[in-house]
Formats: sequence, C-alpha cells, structure tokens
Amino acid sequence: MKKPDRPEIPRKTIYRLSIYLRCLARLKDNAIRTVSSEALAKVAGVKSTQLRKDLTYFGQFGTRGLGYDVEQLSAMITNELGTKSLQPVVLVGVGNLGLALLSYRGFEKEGFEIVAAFDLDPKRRRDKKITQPILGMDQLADVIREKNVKMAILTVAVAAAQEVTNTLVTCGITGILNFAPLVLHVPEEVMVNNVNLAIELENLSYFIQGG
Amino acid sequence: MKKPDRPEIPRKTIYRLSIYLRCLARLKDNAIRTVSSEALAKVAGVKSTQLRKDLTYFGQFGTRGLGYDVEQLSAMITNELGTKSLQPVVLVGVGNLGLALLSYRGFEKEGFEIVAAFDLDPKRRRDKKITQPILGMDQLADVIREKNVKMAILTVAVAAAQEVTNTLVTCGITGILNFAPLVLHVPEEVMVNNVNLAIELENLSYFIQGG
DNA sequence: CCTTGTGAATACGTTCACAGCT
DNA sequence: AGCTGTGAACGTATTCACAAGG
Repeated sequence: MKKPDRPEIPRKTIYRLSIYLRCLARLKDNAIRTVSSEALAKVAGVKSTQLRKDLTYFGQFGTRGLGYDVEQLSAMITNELGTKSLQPVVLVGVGNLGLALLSYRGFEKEGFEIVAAFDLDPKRRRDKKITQPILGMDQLADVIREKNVKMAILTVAVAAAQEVTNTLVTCGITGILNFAPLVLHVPEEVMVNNVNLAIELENLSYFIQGG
Repeated sequence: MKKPDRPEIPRKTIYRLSIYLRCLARLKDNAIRTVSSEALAKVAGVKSTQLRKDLTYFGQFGTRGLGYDVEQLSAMITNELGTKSLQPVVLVGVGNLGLALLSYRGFEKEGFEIVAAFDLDPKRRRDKKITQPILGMDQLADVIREKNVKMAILTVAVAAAQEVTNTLVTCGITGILNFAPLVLHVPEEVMVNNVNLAIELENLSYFIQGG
C-alpha cells in the first residue's frame, strides 16, 4: 500500500513540516500575512534552502520576489500532515508519566484526543484528577474497535512493554509512541516512534563535556 | 574545544551507543557473558554491520569467531558516554509534565540526579509529593553555581521558554533538554535536545495513514 | 567455520549556485 | 531587484563484500 505518484518524501522533511506549521501559527497570531523562506527558516532553526527544498516535495506555494502566504502555506501543511480532523489515541500504562500525559493539554490543540487510558490496575489510587476514563486491559480491544483507534501512547514499565505492544498490534494499532526504554519488535506495517528521556540526557551529557 | 585525535564520531552513533548499553544491561541481567554482533544488533533493532561499524570508532573489542564480552563492552560504552559519575541536573517549569519528570525514577538509574526544580510560582499547590525542592527563579543562579550544574530540563510554557533559556545560558548551562514546542535560539556552544510530543504523534499519524 | 573489522560502494540528506518569475 | 524553485555538487551515514583472525 505505497503511495506511488509522489516521489517518496523523506522522514525528516515530514518532521520539519510539523515545525514549520508551529512557526506559521505564531506568525498568524502576530497578524503577519506573508513570509520569506529566509525569515521562516530563521525561526524554525533551519537554512532557507532546506525549507524551500522541503516544500517542493508538495508543489509550489510561493511567489517569487515576495515569499509565502502564511495562511495558505499553513493550510497546505495541515492538509499534508492529515491533522485536520481530531484523531483518537489510547494511552496504556497509567503511572507517573502516563498520568502527566493524560493531563497534558498540548495534544488536543494539535488534533489528537486521548479517548481512554488503560492499566493493569485501573483502580489503583492516583493523586491526580483527569478527565479520561482509566480502564482495565480487558477492555482495550473493544475501545480500539469501537472508536476506530489507530495510535497508542505506551507508558508501561519495560518488563510489560513488549507484551502490551503485541496486544496493541493484534487489536489493530498501527502507530505507537513508545516511552518505555527498550526497542519494540513489531510487524513491518506498524510504526514506532521512541521517546527515551534518559537517552536524550545521556546524549546531551556526552556532547557538552567535550565529547 | 574540539576533540582532535578521534575521527569525529557521528551523532547517531552516540545515540545508538546508549541503546546498545541498555541492551547489554539486559543481557547481563540474564547472565549472558558473550554476544555476537548479530544477536546484539537484533535486540537493538539495527543491522549487525552497523553495530560493528559504530564500535570501530572506539577501537576493537570483539573476538573473531566468538563475539563480544558483554561486561567489557558495557564498560567501554559507559566509559565513552561519560555516565559513570552521577550528574546534577535542574528542572525548570513545574507544571504537569515537570512534576511527572520529577517523580520519574528512570533518570537516577542512568546516572542523572535532578537536584532542584524551579518555577515562577514555587508555592503553587501541587497534588503530588516529590522529593526535590521547588524553588523560585531567583535562586536558579545560585544553585547552578553551587552544585556545578551543566544541564537543564525545560518544561515551561512556550511563552516563557526563550526567556528562561536565556537565563539558563547566562547561568552557565550548556545542555538543555527542551519540552517546550518551539525552536530555542542559543549560542553555538550550548546544545539543545528537543522532545516534542505533539510532533511525534503528528509524525506517526502521517506515516500510518498511507502518507 | 564462525564472527569481527573495514575499505569501497551505495543511498540519503543538505547545501550550493543559479535559472526563472514577479 | 528580490525571492522562489531546482538540478548539480557535496557531505554524511549505511550497507556491502570480503579480508583477517580465532
């Protein structure tokens, strides 16, 4: 099920598109209607040629001698990223980090809704009020099917991560945002994005002390 | 202040070293003493040639026909990453995410200690018990100097992020783990690692629905 | 025979240089 | 004149193919 007509867009380009989108949103807030690749690239932290190259994967959107229409470019990227409609997500593993993400307001704003959280012990005492229901793992399959969920946030302990992942895949999840510090093994059609906080720190630490 | 003698190790290699280290730790737990590049690469989710190439940047550690000594390789990587000694870190911005990270036990295990947290309103009511002190921004400079802190975790709101960053840089911080969804502008000698949760989800979303 | 270590080949991503609009 | 759009050049990272060692 590959997209044949388009010349295979690099992962990194897609990633940067998300960044551009956020920069454009801030320009809009400041009532700026037009922006040059030079200016936008500056705030996005990339070179202007890179920005332009990134955009050419999707067509031509600028006016030579003038720049880009903020509103229009913003709409194009939103459309390409497919974040127009609210997308349902489940979260599995309601520990410290899971709880924090459940109360994190940053997701909805970007078009994602955590429709439910799951935990081995859903009744466990948690000292924080959240709006989403915390359900037992036995209800996972039903919710995923009913709400047509495709993505999951995984915040369980390392020991449980691979097993839970297998369950998620069986239930039809095809995208996993994994916070557990291990490499998940999944079928080819499933995509995993890892966020490993300890590694990020370790990485910083290496480079700042004269690697 | 560049390292001259070594042939410039790729960023991605350093990143993978952290992954190998975690895989080796699990092998050690299972009392496995020797591992082939093939086997280790498998659990680390990379190709065996890549693993071997990564290691050659640091020397020769394997025995042909046999593989690598788990303990020895583990020690080598730990040594290279410089995570032998406990490193002090400060956290700025004690909101939902900040609180969660303060109670996250994963850092210490990897050699990092959050020595203090800072917030504009340190006395604000927080429904969670944590062990680290929450201090006002006015004490930031003192703590950083006293404890010789070089790294900071930034979990403040977007609106405050750049200003807080400037302060951190002034205080001598040279490594920032940034959770605020914007591109921070810092002097060249300061390194920023970004963790943007909304972007990770957006990215997944793009690729799973037949990008 | 098995597995490492590595130069060479390849693939990929970025930057340059400049042609082409407005 | 100013800024976009893009093929070509460059640099970097990955993979191959195989020589070398236990």
